[in-house]
Amino acid sequence: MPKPNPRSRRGIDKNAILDVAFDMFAEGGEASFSVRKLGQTAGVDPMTVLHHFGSKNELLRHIADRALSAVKLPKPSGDWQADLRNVAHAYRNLAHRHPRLVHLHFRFHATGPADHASSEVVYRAMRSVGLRDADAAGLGLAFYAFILGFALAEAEGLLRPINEDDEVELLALDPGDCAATRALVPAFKALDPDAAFDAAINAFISGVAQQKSLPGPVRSTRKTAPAIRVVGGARRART
Amino acid sequence: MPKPNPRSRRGIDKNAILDVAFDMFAEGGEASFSVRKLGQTAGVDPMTVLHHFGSKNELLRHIADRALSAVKLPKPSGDWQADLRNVAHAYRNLAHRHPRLVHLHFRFHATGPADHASSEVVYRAMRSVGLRDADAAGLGLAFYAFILGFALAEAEGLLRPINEDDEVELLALDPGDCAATRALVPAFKALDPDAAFDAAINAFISGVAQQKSLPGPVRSTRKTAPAIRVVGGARRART
DNA sequence: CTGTAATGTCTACGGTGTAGAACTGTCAAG
DNA sequence: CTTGACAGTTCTACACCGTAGACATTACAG
Repeated sequence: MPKPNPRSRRGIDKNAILDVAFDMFAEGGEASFSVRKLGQTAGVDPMTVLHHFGSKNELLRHIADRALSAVKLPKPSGDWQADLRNVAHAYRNLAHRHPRLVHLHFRFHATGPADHASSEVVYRAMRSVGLRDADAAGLGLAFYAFILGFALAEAEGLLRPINEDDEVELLALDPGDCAATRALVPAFKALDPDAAFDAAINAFISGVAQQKSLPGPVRSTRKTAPAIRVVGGARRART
Repeated sequence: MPKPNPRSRRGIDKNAILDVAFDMFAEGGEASFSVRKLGQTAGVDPMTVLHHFGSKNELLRHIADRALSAVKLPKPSGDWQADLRNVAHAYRNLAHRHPRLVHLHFRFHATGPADHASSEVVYRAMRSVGLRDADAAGLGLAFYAFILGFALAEAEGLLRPINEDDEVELLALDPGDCAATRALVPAFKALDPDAAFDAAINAFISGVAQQKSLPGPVRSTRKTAPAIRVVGGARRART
């Protein structure tokens, strides 16, 4: 084995640095994270950090990996709907434990299906519904996008119950144009994110269950927008 | 009216600066965006930019606002499912036009329902299904979270068809443990993001349609994680 | 002991956001 | 016209950032 002892020749432990980095990022988020501060609180020269991790970006990738490796995806059971629910809750619990890391998961674990080899459960679930392969793949990936999106929106505050100020702002809307919005104000005040998540996941899953009964490819007729292409980005360095 | 002419005393147009800023951000993304570069290409001192917009963060908010104001949400029709689909496509088209802005939408337009006063259509749709108000509010917000999540994941590359390298990587997985993943490799190669989006939105919507038939509050029995609380963040400065 | 390669440190460079002082032009009041 | 007052604009400076490149130190193979 190449690395029996993580502690290196000169006594500096790469894992210890990563620990500190993880805590620092989880605590203060990306804004207050810097290689220099990390070096300071870890008692290490900033350049030592970069020597071990290559670049700040790669360090962030390691942080995201560490968080992600903590989520234990369930083994496929007989009940594909329960499987999907478990996966969803596993990721959302991760986001709840470390809200500031959700951005990183989007950045580093959305680079392609190769990173989702761990999501066999999801794909197996989709296939067991009886979908055509194209739909199974698309819905499986969309499932991940939805979960991550919910988690990120939640971390950004979208599902926080509104406060007094928001309430008066909403109630000041035109009763004619915004009747539904105004009617939901009490619901917004008492919003339960857990219930919203459960309801949304349930809706998606039961919608998928219905999907199988659709006979052919049900493509919408709208003109499709050009595929998103972003060249640069912070993709994972492949090997 | 306080601002008949946007051009200021000394001939510098705030809107013109915002135009350049928007283009610069839409082109190069957050990484290559800086107040100094903006000043340079706009022919203006960087501090002038900050004088007009207060801070870089507020400038970014204006950029996001400009993009968002370009999406025309449809008026409520009789068909709530079509309404939801139209909203979804409106936002995704926006994301396709300006992929690098999706991050900003998450940051600045997920601060609370007050920013979603424009989403009367969605709330009206949810209520017309016959859901209880709590579910209508939660599912409405979740709908937005899902759309944004899909758009962001798409912008980050999650729905890009896999290439040769990814293919061999996936096919190298254990056929026993990852049968479904391997079976879907051809589907991943030919992935159609438009179809995936349509299928996912359709699933969600038809799931919502089914939700009304559920009698009582269907809460899962899992222990609920503590609510996400992130203190700092880049929320919108409330007046 | 003598390379040699890995590990850690130092310095320096070009970049960032923005606070605070200084300058400049415009307009209303005297 | 003169004189403030003041908003708009610019300059300077500060503290911070990521990291390239040279250097110092160490551990081990030969």
